[in-house]
Order: sequence, then structure tokens, then C-alpha cells
Amino acid sequence: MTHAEEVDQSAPAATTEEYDDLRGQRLQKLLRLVEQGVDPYPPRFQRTHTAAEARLAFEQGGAGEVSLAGRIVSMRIMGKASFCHVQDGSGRIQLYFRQDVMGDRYQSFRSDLDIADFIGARGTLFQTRTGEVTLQVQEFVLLAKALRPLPEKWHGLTDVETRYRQRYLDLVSNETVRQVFQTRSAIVGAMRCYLNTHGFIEVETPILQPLYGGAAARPFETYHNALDRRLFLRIASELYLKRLIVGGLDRVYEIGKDFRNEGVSTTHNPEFTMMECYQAYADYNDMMVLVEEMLASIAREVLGTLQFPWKGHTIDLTPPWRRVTLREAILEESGIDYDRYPTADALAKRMVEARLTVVRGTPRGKLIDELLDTYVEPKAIQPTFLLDYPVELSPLAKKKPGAPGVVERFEGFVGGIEIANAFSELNDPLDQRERFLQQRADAAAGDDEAHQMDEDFVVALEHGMPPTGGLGVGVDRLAMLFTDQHSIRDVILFPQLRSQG
RNA sequence: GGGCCGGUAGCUCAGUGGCAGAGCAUCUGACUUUUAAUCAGAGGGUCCAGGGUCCGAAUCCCUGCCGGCUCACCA
Repeated sequence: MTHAEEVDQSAPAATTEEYDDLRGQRLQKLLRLVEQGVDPYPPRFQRTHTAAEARLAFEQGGAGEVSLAGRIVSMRIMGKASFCHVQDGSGRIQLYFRQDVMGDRYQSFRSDLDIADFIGARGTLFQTRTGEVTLQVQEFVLLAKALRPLPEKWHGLTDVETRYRQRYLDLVSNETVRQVFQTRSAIVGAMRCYLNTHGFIEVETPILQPLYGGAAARPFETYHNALDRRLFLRIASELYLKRLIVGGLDRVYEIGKDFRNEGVSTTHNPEFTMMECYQAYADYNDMMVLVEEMLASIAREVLGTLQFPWKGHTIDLTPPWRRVTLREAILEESGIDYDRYPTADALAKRMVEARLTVVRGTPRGKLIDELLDTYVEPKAIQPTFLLDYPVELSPLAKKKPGAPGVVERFEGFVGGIEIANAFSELNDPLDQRERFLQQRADAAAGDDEAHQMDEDFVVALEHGMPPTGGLGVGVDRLAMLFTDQHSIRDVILFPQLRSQG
């Protein structure tokens, strides 16, 4: 909407009462400026420095005349001289306005501008009595009038719901929030850099899929009108990336959104960012090394160190990480050796003895997963690989030679969070078909997260896939870890919320 | 889905049965190096919504909505 339309709506009732609110007062100022021929939203302004660049230039011996631009975040108006701070993407800098320097324009600053407006200002830099580098303004111009005020200057914006729903206010008023998202961006950048320099090529695979697969999860459904076809939003990119390995792209990766139709929590958002990579002629041991090196590389790049704080602990990403089999880890933390309970019933009975609540009929694989979640995951603060998972949980992983019922799979945990999941990829098409059939049986038995039979994928494997290591890394969780944020909503700009009541 | 906590001015929050409050922000006035500027004054409310109890409800009760934490669910 243009301000002209606002005029039409409001002008007939332009009494003092009509403008007796914060937005109204600002609107009135805007209309007054328009009457004076001022464009409150001019198309451009040429600045010579950012706030940070200006400060640096001054400290390195003066910068002469500079032009700055930013949002007014505070004002101190005192008679014939005034100060304000403006904020741009690089930080804040103070502006100083004097009537004897600026003449009539000084009154305009006092009466036309508000906190939250964007302005551009030209002048020279100096240091105040207390040493703050400040721009003595010769001339300024309004760049964008704000009709609504900013959150309070001291406490900022703390209401969690408003922070998520109006993230821009959160970003304007909370410096640490800006830093978190800058760090997140740097993490993704460093991840790309690591993979690119290690021979991986970045690819993009379908988000709209006729069959969903690559993980155990319920999908979102959608519908394509022209094709008259039901489609699913992907829950993983795995099956498409492995088709590319079949096709001879020996090292591929994708960083993108997955969608899982599940509840929300401090560690789950329905759409989240996943990095998956696949490397031909590698196995899960190679992927472990890749995880160690990649995370160390990202930490060095983004944090400048391999040690960083997390929930009061100090995480140390220095390779190599601890390696322990899933069976040993669970035995160590719970005293339960699941190998001694080869059936679901026997294991469930043992877990009930350990005072765990067990839902009747839970498959053995899910029971083991529950032991992992309950006993091992919260303790895995320092980087840990758990390896060799039960085959029931991993329909896409290759069986470990000489170890019946076990697949070559690991999960990487840091800070008590699952960060990575990888395996030696199953490339035996006959075995893969059997696994899918088993999943179909699970689905028939009521498992609504069971894998679908993906005949097209099996055909791809029948054309031959080399031995391959595959890896998934949760980018949101990595961002949580590196920024010491304990809710996934604080590393996702616009987390999923209920519709507003 | 269960339990607990919360929703009051633009923002941050007090107020637990008796006139709707404070700080910041806003408006008016004073003030030429302030920086949570200061000083004097003023305006600003769907107390989340609906219902109930009561002479009287922001406050007590019920229902609903939204949010947070947590448990369950969930690679």
C-alpha cells in the first residue's frame, strides 16, 4: 500500500483524537512531510561507509567526510544539540546533530524523525568526551518512515511468541539473535566449502516425490492437479542421491529441507534442513572420519576453535571421537545386554524390570532405539559414535559381515543430540527388495512409519551401485550446538507455530 | 495427547475480590558532548476470548484459543 492510499482512508477524520496513538502520530508526521514535498520512501541513498567501516576508518586516522545509513534505534534530544544511534548490518554508530551547524534542518530532525525510522546522514567523524566515535551530521535525509515503534530499548523483545511470529523485530532488537543466524549461515557455508574441496558436487533432487523414503517418518501429502497425482514432500533425499551414485556421480551432496509430519518440540520442527552426502568406494568407517574432519573444519572456520560451550559443558571436537558399539553403550549405561534378549517379548520384559514403560507389541528394533534414547543419548555430551545397529531399524544399510542381525551403521552424538547418521549403503538389490518387503509387513502390522516399497529404486540398484558410504547431518541441530541454543526454534528463522487464535 | 506455568499500555513487567499501575516508548515544555541523558507535565487499556459466581472480577470457577517448559509420541 502506498501512503497516498493511507491519506484517502484517514484524511476525512484527521482529528487529534484519530491520531492519538503511536501509529497515528507517526502517520501524521509522514503526511506532514508529504505535504512539504518530502518523499518519505526515496528510492536510493549513496553511503560511503557502514557503521563498522566508519569507526575503523576514524581509528586509522580520520576518514574525512562520510555518509552513513541505518535505522534509528535511540534518540537523546537536548535543546539545541542532540544525539541518536543508528544501526546497520555492521552494528551501531552515534550521530550528533547541532542547530548551529544544521540550521532549519535541526528542527526537522527533532520533530519529523522517530526511533525506528531509516535515515542517511553525511558529516565528519569525531570522538566525544567519553571517547565514542560519532558522526557530526551536516545533512541528513529520511530513507524510510516507520509507522510502528520498536520494542523497548533496554529489555528488548522477550515475548517468545512475538519473537517467532515477527522475527524481524527480534532481529532488530536482539544482537545475539542476529549473531546466531549469522553463525548458522557461516556453518552452512563452511560445510559446503569442506565438501566442495573434498571432491563432492552439490546436487538438487526432488522435494515432491511420488513415493517417500530414506527415513522412518510420516510424510506430508500434496496433490498435483495437472498430473492428477498424489505426491509427498520428501522425508529424506537418500534414495535419489543413491540413484546418482548408480549413475556414476561418485561424490554427491545436497543441503535442503526435509519434511516430517510429526509433533514439534525443542528438537523437532516439521521442516528442517538436512545435509546428505554419498561417497562411492567408501564405507561407514570412512564416513566417521569425514564427520570428524568436517565438523572440526566447520568449527575452526566458524568459531576459530574446536572447544566451545554447550549447556555449561565444554565440547571438544578434536578427532578422533569416541567409538563404541550400540550394544556396549546400552549395556554400559543401562546394564541391559540386548543380545541376551533375542525376541521383542523378552527384551520388553527386561525393560519393564528396569522400570521403563513399554508399549505392548513394540518391535524389538524400536525397543533398542528406546534404550538408546533413554540411557545413552543424554550422556553422549562429548563427541561419540555409536556403531553397529540392529537391522530392523535400518532397512537401507548393509549387513555387517560375520555379525548376524547387525548393519554397518553409526550415529554421531554431540552434546546429547544426534548430529549425524550414516551407514555403509545397502547395494545388494535382492537384499534391498527383501528389506522393503519386511517394511511392508511392518506397515501392515500397523507401523505407520514403515518404509514404502520403492520398486524404481530397487531397479536402480539392479543396474549396479558401487560400495558406498552415506551420511546425513542435521544442519539445524548443528547450528544449535555451535551457538549454544537449546531450542531448534532459536536457530530457525520462522519456526512452525500454531495459527494465531 | 497428559502435567505444570503464562497471556494486563507499543515494549518490559507489577497488581490474588473494592477507582487499571510502574519503567521505557509517545506527546508538550526546558536543556549545545549525551549515551538506559536529565527535569517538569500530559495522553495512552477488548486486563487473550466466551460463560459463570458475587453487591462488586484483571483477580475466584468453567470452557476455549495462543505460547513456554516437560512427559509421551517422533530417527
